[in-house]
Amino acid sequence: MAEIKKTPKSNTIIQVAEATGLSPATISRVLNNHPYVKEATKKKVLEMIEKLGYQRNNIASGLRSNKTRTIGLIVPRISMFFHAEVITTIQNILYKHGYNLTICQSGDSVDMEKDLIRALQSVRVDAVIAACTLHTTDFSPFDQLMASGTPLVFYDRVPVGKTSAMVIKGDDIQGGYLATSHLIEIGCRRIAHISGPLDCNLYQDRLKGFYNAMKIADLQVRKEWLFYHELTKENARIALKQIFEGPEIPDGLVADNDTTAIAALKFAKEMGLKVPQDLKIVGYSNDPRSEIITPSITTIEQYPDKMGEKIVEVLMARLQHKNMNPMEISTPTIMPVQLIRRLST
Amino acid sequence: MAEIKKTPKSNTIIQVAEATGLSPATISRVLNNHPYVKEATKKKVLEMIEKLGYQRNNIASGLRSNKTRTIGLIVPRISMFFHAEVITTIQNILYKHGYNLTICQSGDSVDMEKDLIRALQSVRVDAVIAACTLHTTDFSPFDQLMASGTPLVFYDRVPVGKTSAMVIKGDDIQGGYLATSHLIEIGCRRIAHISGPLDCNLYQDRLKGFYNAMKIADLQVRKEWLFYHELTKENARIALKQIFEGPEIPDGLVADNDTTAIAALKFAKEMGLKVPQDLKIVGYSNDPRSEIITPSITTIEQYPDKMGEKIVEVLMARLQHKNMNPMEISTPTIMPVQLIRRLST
DNA sequence: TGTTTTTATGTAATCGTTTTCATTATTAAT
DNA sequence: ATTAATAATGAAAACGATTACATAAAAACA
Repeated sequence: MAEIKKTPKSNTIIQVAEATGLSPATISRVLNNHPYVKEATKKKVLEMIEKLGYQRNNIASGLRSNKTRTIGLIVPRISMFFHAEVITTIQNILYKHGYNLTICQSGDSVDMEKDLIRALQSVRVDAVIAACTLHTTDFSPFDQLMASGTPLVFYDRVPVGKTSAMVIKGDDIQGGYLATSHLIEIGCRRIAHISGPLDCNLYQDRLKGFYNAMKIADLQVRKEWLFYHELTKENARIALKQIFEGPEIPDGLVADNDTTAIAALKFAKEMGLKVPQDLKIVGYSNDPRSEIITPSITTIEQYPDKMGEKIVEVLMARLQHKNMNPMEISTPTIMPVQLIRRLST
Repeated sequence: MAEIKKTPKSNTIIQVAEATGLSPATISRVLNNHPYVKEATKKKVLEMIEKLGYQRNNIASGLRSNKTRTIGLIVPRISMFFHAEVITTIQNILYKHGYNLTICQSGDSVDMEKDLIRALQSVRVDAVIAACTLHTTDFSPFDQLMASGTPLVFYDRVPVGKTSAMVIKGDDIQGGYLATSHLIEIGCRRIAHISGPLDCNLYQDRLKGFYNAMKIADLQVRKEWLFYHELTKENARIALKQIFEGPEIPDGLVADNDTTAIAALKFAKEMGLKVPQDLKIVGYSNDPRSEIITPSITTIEQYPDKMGEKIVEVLMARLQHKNMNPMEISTPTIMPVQLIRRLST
């Protein structure tokens, strides 16, 4: 005689229909505020919905309407300050538009990224927003996603070639240029540069900016002071060791992220070098750590919130005007950056 | 005569059925590796799936089976280091179990939190993992979620009273105790404490630990050196100003998070106080910033990855053994913490 | 007032799976 | 060899919404 625990059945549109004496269709119309519903019945239905505590089943809705009102986002890591900020902004704005966001981390693994694309496709998200891994060179999984009709917007780390996806990126050429020319302006002549892997557009562009600034100042770029590994603490130390074992040492360092800049600061301290007197350092991204460290680090601000806003803006436009040709190559949107001068320079 | 762009129709189980000459039921069985499928047909089906590039429609699947293989997570902010780490661990492990994770941020807003619960309920997640806002005292939205049959696990910021949800939290009493007794051991006698709002279990517990340590050392707790506001930089400054305007000044400070500890460090510098000589500071959470600041800050490590592992472990157990009475009050799991001594003490 | 148009509602098909039930093929048991 | 049990498949009914189509009511027009 044991009581059988049934999973509590949540009520459906049909319960609401019966309770109001209307048809399910009308309930659905109210839910989607279809124009052809009398104000009075609309009110009646809404009241009953409230009373019954009815909650629309988005799964059923999604199956029929082919709209899940969910956007998928793929990002290397949410723990990166820049991405955390972008995501938060995106999520807040999307929320106002009635969209949910499913956040996924690729952990900078190409395979994981591929899996995540499939997973998002499988849950039929209405669109995907992605910042690629450092090593994504094969974009065919993304292409396939688009081919299946899912709008796609890349940001920050974007494909290098042409793509029919929407693209929003920071002005990394300008960023690299600002960082480098700043060092030159304040007197540096022997500038090292720790860049990231050149598979990634970010580092290609920042490097371009670096070269531009060096060229304008008529300074020679020393290949032995150029590094292209993933920008971790550990790799930074390896690079720095190599630099400082050489016959000459630099008086300025352009680091392509703040983690590297911080590692460089620590390394300089250990070497007995004074920053900024003996070595001037500039980082990238304006990570909160760059501000609190001693000396605080000059860096490039990327305005993640502005980027988040732009991403949603572009995406919503695309989602609302289905008419625009999805295969059209649109020009990337480039967001401004700014140098934040601090005590490391 | 304009070519009409149809949304590319992704193929279904039926296409696969037709292509193999089998019934949809069998395809479904293969997909869910049901035992009663001949090895040969299984192989045939899988090959055809590969060939057609078929992808299961999880929406349809979810509707019928009432299982979405998606877990919802609600967290105050992903930008908090501790949470970012926990989330990443959870996501990675869940992924291995074949689950997706939908991450939502409440931004520490009770209303937003309520909305998010509804939203997750509406997309029929299989379970919810939540770290509450600082001000969540009404847990009825969560109760309702559970009543609808959704397993719920709280972590870190958990309900203070009894709950039928699963609960996993750090040993905050011990954490508060460790921080305080450490200061006492190294000679502090006049200890201030910047706590968070006591609505939140975390700060209640850490405060308890603080009191315990003070009592054991027979030290008097000065109410005028106790603060209970949200632990922001700004609030920290206000509290510190108040403390240092008083007739006496402390020689030790227990801060309930690292943001506050960092603000205190800065404040002390501005006041011309040497840390640790004049003032010893201990923080909480082992935020990366606490390590790189000068002097580095002693703090409490919470092992976010271990907590993430535990959360998934408990959740999976619950998800697999549906039989256990969901209304049973289970005892909270308490995860160990450790003091990391650095240069601020 | 009668006809047309517009508004408001209902009926039933549909979305793509899963799953119960029925049926057939295969193996084991007598 | 016959029966009983088990394995493998298919047919068709769900799941809970949306929506094309049909119809009824109301408003606009003649």
